[in-house]
Amino acid sequence: MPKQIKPVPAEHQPAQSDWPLIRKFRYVQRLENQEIDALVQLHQQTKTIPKRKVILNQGDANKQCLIITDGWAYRFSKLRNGNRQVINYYVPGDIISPFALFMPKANYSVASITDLQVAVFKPDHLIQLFATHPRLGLLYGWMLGRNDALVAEQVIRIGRRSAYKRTAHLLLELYYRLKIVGLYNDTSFSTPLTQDLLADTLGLSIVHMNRTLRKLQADGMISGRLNEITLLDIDELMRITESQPRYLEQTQQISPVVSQQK
Amino acid sequence: MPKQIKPVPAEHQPAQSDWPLIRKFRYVQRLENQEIDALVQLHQQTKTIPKRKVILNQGDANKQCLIITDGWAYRFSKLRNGNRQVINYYVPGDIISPFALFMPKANYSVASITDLQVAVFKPDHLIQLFATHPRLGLLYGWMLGRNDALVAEQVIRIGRRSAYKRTAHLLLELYYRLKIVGLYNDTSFSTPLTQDLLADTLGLSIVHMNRTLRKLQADGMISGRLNEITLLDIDELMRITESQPRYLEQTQQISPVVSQQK
DNA sequence: AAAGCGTTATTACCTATGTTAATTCAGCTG
DNA sequence: CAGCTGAATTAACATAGGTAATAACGCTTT
Repeated sequence: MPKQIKPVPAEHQPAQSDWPLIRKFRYVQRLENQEIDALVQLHQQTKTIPKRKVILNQGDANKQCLIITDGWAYRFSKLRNGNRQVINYYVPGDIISPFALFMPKANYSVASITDLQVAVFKPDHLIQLFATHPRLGLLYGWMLGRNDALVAEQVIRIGRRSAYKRTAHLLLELYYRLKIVGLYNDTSFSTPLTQDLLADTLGLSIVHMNRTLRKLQADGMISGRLNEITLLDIDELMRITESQPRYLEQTQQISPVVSQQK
Repeated sequence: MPKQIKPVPAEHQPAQSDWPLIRKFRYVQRLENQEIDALVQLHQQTKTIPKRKVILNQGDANKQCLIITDGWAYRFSKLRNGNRQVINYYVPGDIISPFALFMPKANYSVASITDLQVAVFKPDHLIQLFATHPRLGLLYGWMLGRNDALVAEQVIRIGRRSAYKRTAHLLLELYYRLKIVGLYNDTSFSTPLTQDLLADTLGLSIVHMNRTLRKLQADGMISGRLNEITLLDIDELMRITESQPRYLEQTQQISPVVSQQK
């Protein structure tokens, strides 16, 4: 087991209902105890996956959903010439194969970066879950919408931003995502990323990735290595990248609509 | 798995059941008459939107869903320096704001390209629709999954492909998407795209966009203008871009799971 | 503590794509 | 059918970012 990322509130013990997915949902929505119980159910069956392992291949049957409870993974595509493009990362609280219930096959590959702690559930389980707890269906929909925004943001990043801004923008995003599930420490956070992987995420060569990180460092924007990086000037980073992490939050009322359900 | 038979008189075929959205769903799933009726309901209220108009602004309340029945639109983000990045296109059969039920605000802007014919429905309508016709809920989920794949594909395109391949790849994708809803003609199809818009989609300058299209033409890959373009060598285009349009189809059985619903 | 290996760093050189700016083309509209 | 106007095209030049090669770091393992 690699070093464990430390959960934020050191004082409160990881209760049984403290799974990162639940934390994420609670960040946007107050949950009833029954709902929390139902979500805890989803975490029934757990499993460990070693690092640097391909979990899912493009085209594989989508027969289970995995909730990451510890560790990082990424979704990617590999081209013939060996190039790899990372589509998105999965951090604790994220679900791998969220569309498994609807789509028979995986469209892209997924691999672990670190050793992974995951909860496994059958896609079918969702049908019954949503039938019993309609609000969880809506939250699931919210999660899908948020994922959509994350990928859309990735498009904008690599489509119309310079290497410098791409990098700054992604680092900010990761910071906020980890913050939401409690995996941060003031303005720093740890990642298992390498410059190589980052380069394949941002569509850059590894050499230029390195140049860019060095530049961010020289400009006093960041410090430390990727495994424990500190954002030195968040305001400036947000200004540079024109980002409000709005797409991560969307915190408003998701509930009202629900009342019609009965 | 025995699925419930709907005792619907055979002669009862919904009047106007040829909406592109329905065509798209039928492409992957056989639908019962009742389901088709329910989908036709969604098209009750229609509306026209003029071309080149911003329909939705980043941050606007997501208070309605629009099904495009005719015309094209696109989702985009505009950066401070004036750069625009197109995230995806909407063609007939696509839904604008598919996450409206789950997310209070639009994360990105949407604008019409052509005059638009749309059907408007309230997001809440979906709750009741899915409750009555669970399979439509699954189809909706399938649609979201497909959209996810489309955006993921866009990431790969602009992240790790040359201008030439990006362009070829996008043209192929559009061809297949239009084919599914019946808007094609042998190997040619018409689009309202300009080189300017394409450039902002593929993350290229307009000059290079032009160079690239000219090159594709010189290579005998395409002919005609964007408003009526012909793919001259689809096999070769697919080889070059390493694409199987798998992510557009995923045609297998979506129904089995449904039987547990009651 | 030396060996081994994945990762980071750095240098020198190269090219795909961007920028600016001007010209031509095509479809309207009056 | 002349005159607009948005779109496509082209040329000349500039640069962000890619490639190749090598070195240095920092771990884990023996």
